[in-house]
Amino acid sequence: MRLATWNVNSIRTRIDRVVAFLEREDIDVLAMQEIKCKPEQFPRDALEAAGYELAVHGLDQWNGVAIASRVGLSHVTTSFPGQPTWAKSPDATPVVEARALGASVGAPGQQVLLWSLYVPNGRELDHPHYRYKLSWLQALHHATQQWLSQDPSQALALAGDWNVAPLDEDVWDMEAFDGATHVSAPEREAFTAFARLGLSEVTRPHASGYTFWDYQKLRFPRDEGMRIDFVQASPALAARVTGASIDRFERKGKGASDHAPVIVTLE
DNA sequence: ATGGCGTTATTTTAACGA
Repeated sequence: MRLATWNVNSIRTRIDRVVAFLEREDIDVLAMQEIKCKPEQFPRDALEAAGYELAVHGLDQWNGVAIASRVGLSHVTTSFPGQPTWAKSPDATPVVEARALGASVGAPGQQVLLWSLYVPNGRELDHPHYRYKLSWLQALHHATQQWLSQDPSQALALAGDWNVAPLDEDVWDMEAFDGATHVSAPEREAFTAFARLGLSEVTRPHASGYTFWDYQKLRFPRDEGMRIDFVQASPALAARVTGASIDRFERKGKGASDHAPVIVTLE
């Protein structure tokens, strides 16, 4: 099974590139983030014509996550238990944003419980959004602990845009990130905490390089990027991983997302 | 020193992104 995760930065703008990517790379399951639309606005036809079933979760033009699968799609879950809320302003009603979508994918006997995750950005270290980001990761950690305690042998994948660069080598220049989000110790701790639940990040052993390059300042031509898109897998799933890659090609040319797809091959 | 790009919406500016 070939599984990928990709922050597409608007599915309506990116649909042609997404379909071409799925066919070119022979992808069975794709977890998407930042679809930036509601389910009724999602361009389903092109993906369904290519043979994929869809699960879509979007509330408005912000965030939004989806899963496309041509190897089965069931047990779709919107948001994880205990997922924190966010209020756009102090007097706004807090909402559970469209940042998490779970589903069971894969043929019977080799099913994977896949989560497509879009971790909050954090904005600035002293911004409420940063505290939201840390609570969000902590709540995901707690939910994961619960899932694994129910069935330690399950094949679980937490795939998506984690908005954390876990290692210094995951950004092009640590000095440029002095005092910035994505590299702070609490964020890195929140990311690595999943290892203590037995999960492992399954792309780094097979693939190197960045997964995001800002549109501005010639960041991509200069290869000044960040590695923030990851797949954390339970022991049962990690044991099935035979390879992984970052599709840097997909960041090239006109109409690219600012993120590249990350691909994992499973037995 | 600043902003530089791209996307969205009850668009003609603002919010968001990392």
